[in-house]
Amino acid sequence: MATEIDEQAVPPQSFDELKLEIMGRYPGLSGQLRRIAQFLLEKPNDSALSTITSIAAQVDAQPSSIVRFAKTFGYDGFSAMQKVFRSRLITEAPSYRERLRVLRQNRPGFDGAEAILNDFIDDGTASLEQLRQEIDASIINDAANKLFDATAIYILARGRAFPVAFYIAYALTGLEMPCRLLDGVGGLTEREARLATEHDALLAVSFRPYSPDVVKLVGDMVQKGIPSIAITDSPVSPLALQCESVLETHEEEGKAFRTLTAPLCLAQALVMTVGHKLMESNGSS
Amino acid sequence: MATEIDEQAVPPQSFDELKLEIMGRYPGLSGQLRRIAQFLLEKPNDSALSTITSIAAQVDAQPSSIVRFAKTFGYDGFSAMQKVFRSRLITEAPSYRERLRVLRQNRPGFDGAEAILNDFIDDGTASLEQLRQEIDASIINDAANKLFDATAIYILARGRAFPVAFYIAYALTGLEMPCRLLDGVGGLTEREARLATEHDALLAVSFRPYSPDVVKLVGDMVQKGIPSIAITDSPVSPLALQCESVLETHEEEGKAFRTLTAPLCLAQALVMTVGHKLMESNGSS
DNA sequence: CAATATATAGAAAATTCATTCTAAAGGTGA
DNA sequence: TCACCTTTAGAATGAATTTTCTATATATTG
Repeated sequence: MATEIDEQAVPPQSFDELKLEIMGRYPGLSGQLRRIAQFLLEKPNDSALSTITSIAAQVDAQPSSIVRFAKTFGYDGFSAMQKVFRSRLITEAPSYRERLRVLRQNRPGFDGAEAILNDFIDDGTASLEQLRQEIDASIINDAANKLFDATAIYILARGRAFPVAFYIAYALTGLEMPCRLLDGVGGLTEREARLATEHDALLAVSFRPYSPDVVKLVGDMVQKGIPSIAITDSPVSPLALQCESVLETHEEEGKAFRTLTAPLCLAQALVMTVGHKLMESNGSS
Repeated sequence: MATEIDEQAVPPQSFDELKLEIMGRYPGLSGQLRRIAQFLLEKPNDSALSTITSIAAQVDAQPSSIVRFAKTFGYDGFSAMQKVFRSRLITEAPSYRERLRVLRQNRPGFDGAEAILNDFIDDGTASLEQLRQEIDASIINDAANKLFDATAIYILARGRAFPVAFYIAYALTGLEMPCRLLDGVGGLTEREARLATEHDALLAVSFRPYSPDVVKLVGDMVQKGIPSIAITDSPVSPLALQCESVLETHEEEGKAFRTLTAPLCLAQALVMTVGHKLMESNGSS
C-alpha cells in the first residue's frame, strides 16, 4: 500500500482539461461527489470566487467533502483546484501563454535568432488578443469622429511612440485629410502647436516613460480647448488624464522589449474608421 | 468633526464607474495611493483574484495602505472594493467571447469600429503566423552580424516603411550602436549616404510601391560595396534584388490595408539579436 | 449476516487573511 | 525652526477559511 489518494499523477491545469476529467469520471463517483461535480461545472464562476464553505452550503455538504473531491482529482486541496477555475476567468489568451511556455521549455537557454523571433511573434500575438478583449470600440468611434470633424489634425509623439504617430499621419494623408505631424524637426513643434484651434483635433501617442515634452504640450493644447485623443498604455498615464478620448493598449509585464504591435493595430483601426466615415459622407453628398 | 472617511456616500459598484472615479481623483492622490491606483487599473485581473498581501507586495506597500485606498474611495475595506473587480470578471469575460463569435459569424459588411478593429487584429495575427512559418532565422542572424560588425549603420526608408526604419534606429540607439537614420529631412539623404564605407552597413526598408529614391540610393550604396540588408515584401522586389541579406515579410493578398505588424516584429527580432551579440561580446571581453 | 471498505458529517486545529492601531516619517505653513 | 497635519510602515488583533482528524453512517462482498 503506497499512497492513498493519487488517482492522478498530475491534476488538470486548465478548466477544459478538468471539465473533461470530471465528465469522464462522473459515472464512477459517489452521490455526493456527483452533486459537487455538477455544481462545479454548472457554476464555474461561483466555484472560482466563492469560499469552500459557501460552496459546501450550496450543495448541502460539508467543506471537507469538497476537499475530498479536490483530492480525488489529484489536487492538494480545494485551493489548488480553485486556481483552475480562477484561471478560466482570466481571459488573457491563456492558449498563447501556454504555447509560449511550451516554446520556452523546449528551448533551454538561447539558441539564436529563431528563438528570439518566435518570442516576439508570441508576444505580438498575445498583445493583439489582449487588445481585442480590452478595447472599447465606442471610444475608437468617438475618436474617429473627432478626427473626422477636425479642420486640421495635429499628431504628436516622440521616441518609441513616434512610429505610431508617423503611420497615422501617413495614412490620414492618404485619405487626404489635413494633418500635421509635430515631429520636432527644427524645434518647430511649439510654434506649430500654437496654430491649433478648437475646430482642430490633437492626437497624441505616448508610452511609459512618458516624454515630458509631449505631456506638457498636450496639457497646453487641451487647456486651449482643442479636442484631444490619446493613445497610451495606462488609464492613469499623464496623457490619459488630460485627453478626452483615451485609447489604451496595455503592455504585458515582464517583457524587456515592448512591442508596438497593439498600438499600431489600434491606429490602423482608428484611421480605417475615419476613412469609412469619409466614404459615407462622400457617398451621401 | 463628524465622520472621518466618507469622501464618497456610495462607492462605485461597477468597474467602469470605479475606473472613472479613480481617474478623476488620481491627480489629488498621494504618491503611494497613485501607485496603488495604477496597479488596480492596469492589472484588474490580479486585483480581483489576489490577496491584499500579494497586491501590497507588488506595489511595494503595506496591506494597510491598500485598505486606506479602499476607504478613500468609500468602501468599507479592501474586500468590499475587490468585489467590484470580481464582478468585472464574471460579467465581462463570458459575454465578450460571445460577442466576438457573433461578430465573426455575421460580418456581411461593415458594422462599426469594432468590426474594423477585429479585422485588423485577425490580419495582424495571421501575418505574424505567416512570418513564423516563412522566415529563415539564419538570414536574421546574418543580418544581425552585419549590423554588429558595422562601424556605422545607415537606415533608409520612406513612406509606409518609415515607421519600421525609425523603430530600428530608435532601438539600436538604445543599444548605443552608431546608427544614422536617413530620414530625408532637409534633403540631406544623399550627402549623408555618401559618407558610408564598406565598414558600415545599410539597412533599407521598402514595400510596394517601392520608393524610387530608396531603390536608387540602395543601388548606389551597394555599388560602393557597403554591406546591405533589405526588409521588403518580395524576393524580387527592387530592394531584394540588390541587397545581400534579404528579410521578407509577405503581405497577404487582397487586403486593402496592409499591416506593419510583421515587418515590425521582424525588426524587433533583428535588433534583439544584435543586442544579444552585443552582450555576448561584452561579457567575453 | 458479518466483516470490511468506503463515504460522510462534524468538530477541531492550523493557517491565512483583512483590518485596526500605534508609532514614525515626511511635508507644509507659520 | 517649530508645530501641525498628512501619509506611511509595521506589528498586533481578530475574523474567516481551509484543512485535518475522528466518529458515524452507508455500501459492498464473501
